[in-house]
Amino acid sequence: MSINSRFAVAVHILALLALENRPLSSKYIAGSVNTNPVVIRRILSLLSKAGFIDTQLGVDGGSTLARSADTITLLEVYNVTEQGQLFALHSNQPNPLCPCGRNIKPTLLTVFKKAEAALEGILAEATIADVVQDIEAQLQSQS
Amino acid sequence: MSINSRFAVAVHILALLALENRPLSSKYIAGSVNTNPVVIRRILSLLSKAGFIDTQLGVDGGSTLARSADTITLLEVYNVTEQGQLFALHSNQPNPLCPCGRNIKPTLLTVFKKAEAALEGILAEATIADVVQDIEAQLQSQS
DNA sequence: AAATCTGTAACAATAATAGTTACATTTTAT
DNA sequence: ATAAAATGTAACTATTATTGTTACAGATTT
Repeated sequence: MSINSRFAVAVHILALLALENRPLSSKYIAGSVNTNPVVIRRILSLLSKAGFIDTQLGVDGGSTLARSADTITLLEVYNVTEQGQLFALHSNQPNPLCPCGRNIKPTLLTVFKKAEAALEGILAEATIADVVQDIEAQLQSQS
Repeated sequence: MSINSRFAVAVHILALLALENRPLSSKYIAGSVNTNPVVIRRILSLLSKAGFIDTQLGVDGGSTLARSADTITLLEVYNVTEQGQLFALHSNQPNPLCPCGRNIKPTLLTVFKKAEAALEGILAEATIADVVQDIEAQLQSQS
C-alpha cells in the first residue's frame, strides 16, 4: 500500500499558494490539481487547522499562506496529512507462548522507527520554498 | 495509510524459521503469528518465489530457510512483500495548463525517491539474523 | 441583497487487506 | 497401497481507507 495522495496534493496546494501569492479558492485550486473542490477543501481544512494557511470567506475570498514558504517543511505537511505509524505491525497479537511471538514486536518497532526517522529526516530538509524554486527552474527551461 | 502487515509477518516467519531450524508447517507458524494458515501460506508463497525458503510437501513437511539468516536483509523482505511506490502521487493528472500542475510531479518524485531511499537504507542494514539475535537477547533477560 | 466561498455531512465507487472455507495435488510414513 | 499431512490457490466475506460527488447551512464581501 501507499502513503495516500493527500500528501502530494497538500504540497501542490501550498506550492500553488506560494507561487500565485493571492487568495485562491478551492475551486481554482481544484482546477490546477484536477479534482473536485471538496477534496481540496478537506485538505485545506487540515492545513488551516495546522496553521499553514489563512482562509477568507465571501466574494474574492480563498486561502493564502499564513507562514513564509521557506519555514514550512515537507515533514510538517506530511505529519498533517498522514497519521499513525508508517509500518503496520501484526493485526492480531502474536502468540505470547511462543518465544518469537512474544518478542518480535519490540524488535520490529525498533527497526521501523529508525526507518521512519530516516524518511522523515529527508522530508524535514525540504521546504515549500524549495518546491517552488524547483518548479520555477523548470518553467525557465520551458520558456 | 500504512505499509501493510505482510512485511511484519514475513519477518516474523523468517525469524521463526531461523530460530527453530526445522521444517515448520503453515499451521504451526500461524499459531505463532496468531492468524489463519492461509494468510501464512500466501506470504510463504512470496518468500518461496523469492528464494528465501524451501518448502516440503507431505507428512512432517513445511518450510525451511533456503539462505543463511545473516544474508537476508529486511530490505529484501520489504521488497518482496511491498510493491509499487511508497508515496502516491496525484490520482488524476494535474492540469498541464497550470505552471504548478505541469511541473509538480517531477519535483515531488525527486523528494519522494530520496525519502524512500533513506528508509530502504535502514532496512538494508538489518538482517533476519539481527532480528533473531535481538529476540534471543530478550529471551535471556526473561529467564 | 446578491454573489461567492468555506466547512462539513452524506453517500457511492473503488481498492486493498485480512480472514475464512474449500479442495485438488503432492509427498511422506507406515 | 493407503492414510495422513502439507502446500498452493481459488473464491468469498468483512472491514477499512480513499477519492469523488452532491448538497447545503453559514459567513463574508461587494
